Amino acid sequence: MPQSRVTIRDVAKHAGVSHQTVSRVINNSQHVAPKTRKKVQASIVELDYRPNAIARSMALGRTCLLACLAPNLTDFTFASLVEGAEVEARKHGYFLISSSAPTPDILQHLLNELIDSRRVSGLIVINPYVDERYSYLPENFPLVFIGSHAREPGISSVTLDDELAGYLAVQHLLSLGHRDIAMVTGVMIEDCAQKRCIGFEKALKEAGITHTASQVIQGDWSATSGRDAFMALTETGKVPSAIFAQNDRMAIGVMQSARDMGISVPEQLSVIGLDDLPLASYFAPPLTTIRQDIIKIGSKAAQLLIANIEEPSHPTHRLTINPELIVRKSTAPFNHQKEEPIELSHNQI
Amino acid sequence: MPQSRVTIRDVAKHAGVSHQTVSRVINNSQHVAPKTRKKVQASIVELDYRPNAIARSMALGRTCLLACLAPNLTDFTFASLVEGAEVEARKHGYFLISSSAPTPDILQHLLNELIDSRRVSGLIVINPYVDERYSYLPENFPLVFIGSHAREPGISSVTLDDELAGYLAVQHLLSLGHRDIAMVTGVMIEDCAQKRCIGFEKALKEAGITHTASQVIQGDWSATSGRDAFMALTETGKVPSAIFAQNDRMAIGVMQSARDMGISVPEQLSVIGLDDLPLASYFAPPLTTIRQDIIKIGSKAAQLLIANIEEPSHPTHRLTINPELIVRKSTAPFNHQKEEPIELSHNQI
DNA sequence: CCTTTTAATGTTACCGGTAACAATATTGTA
DNA sequence: TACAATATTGTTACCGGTAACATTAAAAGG
Repeated sequence: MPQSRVTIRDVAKHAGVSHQTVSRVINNSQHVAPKTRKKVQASIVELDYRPNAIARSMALGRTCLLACLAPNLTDFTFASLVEGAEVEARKHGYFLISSSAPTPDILQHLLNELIDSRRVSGLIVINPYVDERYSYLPENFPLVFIGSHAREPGISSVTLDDELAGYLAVQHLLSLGHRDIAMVTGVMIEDCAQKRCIGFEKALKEAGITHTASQVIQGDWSATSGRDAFMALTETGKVPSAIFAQNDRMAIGVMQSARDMGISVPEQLSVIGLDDLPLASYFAPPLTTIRQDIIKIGSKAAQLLIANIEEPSHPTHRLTINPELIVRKSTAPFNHQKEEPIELSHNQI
Repeated sequence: MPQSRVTIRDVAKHAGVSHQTVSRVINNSQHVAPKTRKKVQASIVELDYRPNAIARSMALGRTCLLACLAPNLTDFTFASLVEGAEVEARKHGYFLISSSAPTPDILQHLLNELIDSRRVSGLIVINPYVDERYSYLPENFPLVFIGSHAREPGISSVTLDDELAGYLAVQHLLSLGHRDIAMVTGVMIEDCAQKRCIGFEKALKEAGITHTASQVIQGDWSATSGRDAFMALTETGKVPSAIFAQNDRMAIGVMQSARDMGISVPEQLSVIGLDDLPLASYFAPPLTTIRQDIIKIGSKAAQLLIANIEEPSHPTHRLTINPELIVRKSTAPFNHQKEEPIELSHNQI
């Protein structure tokens, strides 16, 4: 029944007014007599009229559509950013297209497609600089970055305070008496990985610890890379007493690898991650981690974007969201008696 | 620079042809002389012209936009469905709006908003019948369900073969010698939970086992509910030798709860889940589970939807995707002396 | 070589809204 | 009461494409 092909002119005819008057009623214009308004509203209800959003976009030149581009949509962090942005967008009457851009080519293509075709009126890009993801950035187009701050002027951005996050993680380990602390990093071309390293180093430096490069191993955010990193670490012969993994997935990989080698967490090895995945407390042992409020980051990004769309002179912002330490069971005070080298040659599982 | 406000008429003027000829070139119409085409294409490049998608939608009455409504966008299953649908959609030149509809009110509102405003030309609804989510369903509007088959005629749907999934899970436990098998269900108003129960019962029945109602405990898909379910089970005094949890999260909750009670998995208790979360192999022990190809489900849904949009007479389909057993370490042969951990005989591996 | 057919291009209207301005009705003031 | 000021409503054009039809140019046939 409501196969609503009713247009504004049908309503006008039905109410005995001009289509423009109907438009005024829809848009709550002041210049409509109360009597007329009632009449038109009655017709709208009777005919079950709904304004056509496309026609509206066309006339106004605004689409009330945003897009969010992420490397993928399934990683918990990306999915949460999208959800945060989506919920916020809807509060303001916008919808959100989400699109996965796993490669620079695809990202570039999507940027062109979405912007040049004027399909969306604003864009959120997650992890914008990975792989030099694009060569061409539109000018004067509302754009917000998540995950790293814009090098270009005029682009707002929202990130976790990654430096602080790294700092807090290491500080927690230091406070437990650990001195021999290793780190598994994310992909180092990403700003957030670099910032987390800076925080790591800053905390160690403040504690008067000079760490050697061998204690920093590069991962790729995956649990597998956490496993590999820990195995590489043990092959060097000197196993640290604590490890900061730059995300939870890698931390979990480290824990599994340690378990396989018969190294017990946290008695012999403290592990701290970053993210606070929903299941973080269900691993064995429950994972100590640095929590980031991902929903908030996505939501703030959408806010900034919409402000920029609706008021182009809106000043650009670079927000950082504060991390929070969540202590569970994968970290423990440094145990001096275990200072003897750990026997690794046999699988003790 | 490419602040592309160039229209089809600008290109026409520049090339010395009518705007309609430009339109023909854009749309690869046959009726354009090669010489003219070249000329127009040159103008398009020179002026950096890009067709306005909104105007196109307006003229054609098609938007090349789909929407996918899910209870949330962060759960791995939902996020993967969205990604599957999104990637498929883009292959066909469509974009995908994803929106979270946690409550029936919001879902109803979104349905109205998206459909009546003709913003999207098709809709995917995930878990459509939860909470009697809506009262009003549009007629003749391209719609595809994921998670349960449509009761209404003319609506295509894609689901996991949930009955088979439940059956396979139980069959695996039976094949290991377990006879005392409990189940933790999802939210029972959801079709998939009901179907999984049917598979569970069918497998038991075929094995000649009559299970008592106490062995089935209702959860809500969350890890916490898995914990609670297992504690409830132990309070009854008779702990089963194996548990089928209708999703991985609950299985993980069960495993943690068992560990807390000193019941070892899989020696004293076998646990099998369903989904195959990306981190399933990183729990302790790595989780045996029934895998569903979620990306494929999302992708198929988008395929069906687009087919239905582009050819309204397209027949409706009800696809079921096959589950797959993934054996890891959380299930083991039934051990008749529960006291001692099972000794893996060499000939068995 | 002229007519017929077909290919190529142009003209006009339309999709369903909104904006700008014009026209009319109402109110207030001299 | 007349006239200006203001409130209300209507008319027309426009956003940027596409569709249908008209027109013109080129190719084919007698």
